[in-house]
Amino acid sequence: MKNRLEELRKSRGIRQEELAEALEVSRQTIGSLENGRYNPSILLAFKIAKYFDMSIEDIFIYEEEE
Amino acid sequence: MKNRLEELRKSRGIRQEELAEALEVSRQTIGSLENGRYNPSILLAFKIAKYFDMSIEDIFIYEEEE
DNA sequence: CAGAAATGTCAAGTTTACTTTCCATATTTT
DNA sequence: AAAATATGGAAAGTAAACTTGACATTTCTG
Repeated sequence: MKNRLEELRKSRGIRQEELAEALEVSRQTIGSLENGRYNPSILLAFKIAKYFDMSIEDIFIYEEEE
Repeated sequence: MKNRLEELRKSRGIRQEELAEALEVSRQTIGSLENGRYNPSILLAFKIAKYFDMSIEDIFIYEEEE
């Protein structure tokens, strides 16, 4: 699964740490998601979508065979 | 988080086991999701949405404070 | 009603998401 | 260039998602 987190975060001009605080997760979690080390839980995906006022599907790109 | 899995599955007239096979998870996983014992991973949520041809947001209902 | 099929649910084990801590590298600011 | 800020990423631990296996209960069917 790919995602547009880094792009969206930068377009808002905020740091990883600020986004982390807003979402109530650690800065490392944001970094790990941006760099594809793992996928978010569905709850975190919902929080992220809400934060950016977008749908989960618009932020996270599902790719078959995972 | 609530979900409409049981309702959607029954509307298609299929058993938990059949849905489990289609999604490549165990029958217990389907049962656990239907009965709210835990939430799906985001990958499973995407698979479920694709299976029912709906959006994740239409199947899983996010509720704050989780 | 009897047997079969479907579902509920627990226990124990594995995997993955996430945390905290720590340090290295890059980028910005003075 | 030096100091401060931002990001990358590893290691070790915890929590939650998922597995297999087993058995009990409910629902369907003959």
